[in-house]
Amino acid sequence: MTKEILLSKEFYDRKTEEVAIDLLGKILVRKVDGKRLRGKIVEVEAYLGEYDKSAHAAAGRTDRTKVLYGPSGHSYVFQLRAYHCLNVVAEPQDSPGCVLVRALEPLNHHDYLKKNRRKAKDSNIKDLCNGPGKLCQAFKIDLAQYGANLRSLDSELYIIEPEEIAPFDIMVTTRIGITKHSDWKQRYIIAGNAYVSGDKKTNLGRILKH
DNA sequence: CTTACGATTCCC
DNA sequence: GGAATCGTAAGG
Repeated sequence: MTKEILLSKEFYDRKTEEVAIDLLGKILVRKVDGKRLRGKIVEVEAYLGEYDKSAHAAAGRTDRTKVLYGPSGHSYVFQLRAYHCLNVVAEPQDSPGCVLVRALEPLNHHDYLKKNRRKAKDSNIKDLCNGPGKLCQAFKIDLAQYGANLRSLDSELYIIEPEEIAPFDIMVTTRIGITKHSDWKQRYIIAGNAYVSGDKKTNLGRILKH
């Protein structure tokens, strides 16, 4: 197997928006059931500090949010209704920014991912991981992965550099499913990628860079 | 303890 | 457009 290259502490210690943008195209790896699932990150959202009223950090330090105040490069997993959502902790210690992973392009073990999804209706590979709850179900990510070190190959969950670097455009839009600061443009997607969530309307925005 | 509330998803 | 679903956090 090709060597797996982790992202540096310095990568995660930057401003949340910068980390969010640069996580696009990186590979999420999940070790489970003797397999090594891989998915390309194609859609993310930035959740800032306690002043971001739509962020969980707005509640301050609680049992649920404590990992946000810890070292960057770890996972913040929470449950939302019947689903789980995966976040990547950014910013230095005590600064609670994080990046919500909203969609993945599944790279291997498609049948296994399909089996993990409760709805057999999702026969299309494009619909397997195009949503924060969907990708956690497909990759078997739940509270057991709360606080996982994403900068360690020994973790059951970590992030690495892609083997091939394919250039892409980034589109910026408003965040999905929130009611506070709904005008803040902190959702970033790989422009034109078929595996992002949402429809044509929600995926209209400006191109950030070429 | 009780209640309100979602960073969702799927069905009608 | 509407229901299902359940842990969290705040208030009695």
